[in-house]
Amino acid sequence: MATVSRVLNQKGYVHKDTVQKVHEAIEMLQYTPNDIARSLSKKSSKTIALIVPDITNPFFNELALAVEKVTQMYGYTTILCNTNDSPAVERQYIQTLKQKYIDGFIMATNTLSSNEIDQLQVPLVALDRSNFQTVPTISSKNREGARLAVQALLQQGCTKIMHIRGPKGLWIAEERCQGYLDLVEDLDWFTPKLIVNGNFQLKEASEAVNKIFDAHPDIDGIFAGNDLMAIGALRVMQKRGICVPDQVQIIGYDGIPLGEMVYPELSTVAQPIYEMGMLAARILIKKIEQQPLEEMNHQMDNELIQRGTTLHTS
Amino acid sequence: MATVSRVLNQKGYVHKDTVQKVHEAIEMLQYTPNDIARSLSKKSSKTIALIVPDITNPFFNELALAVEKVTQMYGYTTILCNTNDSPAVERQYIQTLKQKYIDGFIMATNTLSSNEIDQLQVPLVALDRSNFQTVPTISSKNREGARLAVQALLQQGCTKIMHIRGPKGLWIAEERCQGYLDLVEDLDWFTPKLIVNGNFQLKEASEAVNKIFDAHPDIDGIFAGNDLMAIGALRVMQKRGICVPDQVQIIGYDGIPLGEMVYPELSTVAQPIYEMGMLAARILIKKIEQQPLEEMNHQMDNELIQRGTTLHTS
DNA sequence: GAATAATGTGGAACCGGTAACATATTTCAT
DNA sequence: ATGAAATATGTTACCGGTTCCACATTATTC
Repeated sequence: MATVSRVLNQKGYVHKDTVQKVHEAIEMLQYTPNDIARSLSKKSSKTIALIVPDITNPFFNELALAVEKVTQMYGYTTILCNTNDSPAVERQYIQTLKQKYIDGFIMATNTLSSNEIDQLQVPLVALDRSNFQTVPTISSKNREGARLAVQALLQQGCTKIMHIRGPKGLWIAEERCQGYLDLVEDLDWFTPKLIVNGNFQLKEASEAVNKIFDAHPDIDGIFAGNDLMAIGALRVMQKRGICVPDQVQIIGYDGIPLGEMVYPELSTVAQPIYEMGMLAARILIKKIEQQPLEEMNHQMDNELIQRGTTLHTS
Repeated sequence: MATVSRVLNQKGYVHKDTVQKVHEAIEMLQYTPNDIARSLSKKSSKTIALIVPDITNPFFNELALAVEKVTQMYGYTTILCNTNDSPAVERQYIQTLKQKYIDGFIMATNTLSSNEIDQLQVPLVALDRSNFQTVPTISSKNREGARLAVQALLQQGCTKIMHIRGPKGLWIAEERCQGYLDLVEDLDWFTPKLIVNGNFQLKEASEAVNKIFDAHPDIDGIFAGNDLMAIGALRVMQKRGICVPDQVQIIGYDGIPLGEMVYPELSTVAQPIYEMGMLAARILIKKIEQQPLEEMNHQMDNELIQRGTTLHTS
């Protein structure tokens, strides 16, 4: 028994004839090790959890794909948990998973307080959190990315640009909004009324845009805090018979594949989603395996991709 | 120890003062039971797996949401596995999860042979499989659904309707194609060339549609085997400057939320995705808990939803 | 060639629960 | 009052691995 364990884990001294015999026996008996028993004695399940706020947002799909890929390579299983933006559900997941000896979490949500997260006592990586000293974080350069978008709109002739921002209190939403403000706050047409609230989902954004267009029909540029809301804005334009990009130019944020499925295709500030996911997974595994991290707060570069909602396509 | 177990599982005789004391102790010591140890001795993990071929397809997102909801209600955890249409990955998942005492599978994929599935020796429910005698299945009435779509196109004046079918060998793709054929095979404009192959994804469908439109520019109706491909077709029309629905009408199949995000909104044969997911989960749990099933092959009704790609909206 | 080190293998405790069994106490019918 | 049944609780084996320890065997050193 002990010898078999040694063979399977390639640990300790085993004679190579014995190794051979063990493998033959495994073959003969169709033996497969029992992961649960292993987890119990090792106090580790070789499993990590990716916690996302909204599984229907393609951003998190792509993230999941990337995380999955890396973890699988290192022999870990990933489990995907969807919280629907509910802190209660999130706590429930964490609780349940800790009872299953989960090895670590990647938190793509931003609902739990930093304090609460600090107290978890499990290896953890956070996405889109502002600088944490205790927990590794990954995000794109939100403020800079927002500036890229707004600058492009200005250069391409927009004279009144609105912003659909993400939820109040969410760090990335604040940052992107700040980036917008950096460039437009001092322009004479600017008024805080040009900033409307969204919840990163399509529907609410559409409603907000509809409302503001009644008051400001001369808006000719829209910068949305994410792609889903940008698509919501595009929909509103199309329903109103306003031509995009001739009368209004739109830029989103994220770079999800969905942006290429609408027509005209969505211009966007593309985050390196896949890389962010892979990086998160690698860092988490490093942390789990107690290797030193060289850096705590990773800031990724964005790329402005101009497509049909800002440029005329042939 | 045994008494604590009895209290927590509400099983066997325990004096109620003792129950009280145990609860107090649990509170005091912040005790949480260890699920891994429990799994080991019970040979069950209270976990089921949902296996999907493509996590980026919103159809499977919605399905996952539904499954998750039901399983959670019954005290099970769901883990979502994305196979990317690879049978090897699927086998790998099944193997790994069986080693973790997974209680059951919901297979929304259709890549493994019936034979292979029969031999799994784990409770299992299959989606979109044709009648299995040994395994409960759930699907919508694909052939009938396809007929709904094609009939609507005919009634609304289409005189040459193409079909973008799903992958060869996939049961649902065959059925939907048959439904199309049922109505058009005997019409004088029909030719098998009007059926093109797609893989249920947007890109390949776009290319196929582009090609066929060069040969048959007089097509005025498109029935796609799923919504993603229908959106691909819509994109092609828009790029070619063909007006939808004036010159070409399009109907998809699935009823994913994405259909309402494009403009014009996509007409579709809507499957009751959420209900299908809930049903699958309920049946699986019944099977796991060894309750009798009243029915093996569930056929759900579809609803034709006409939106902007077939109707003029105000 | 004896002392020492390196290699190889089996026994047994342990991970943290569950459940069968044994034992002790109470309840109740006769 | 007595025995059977019901209630209550502690003891112990077990789930299937990992790992420490003891012991045996072989290789190396002086």
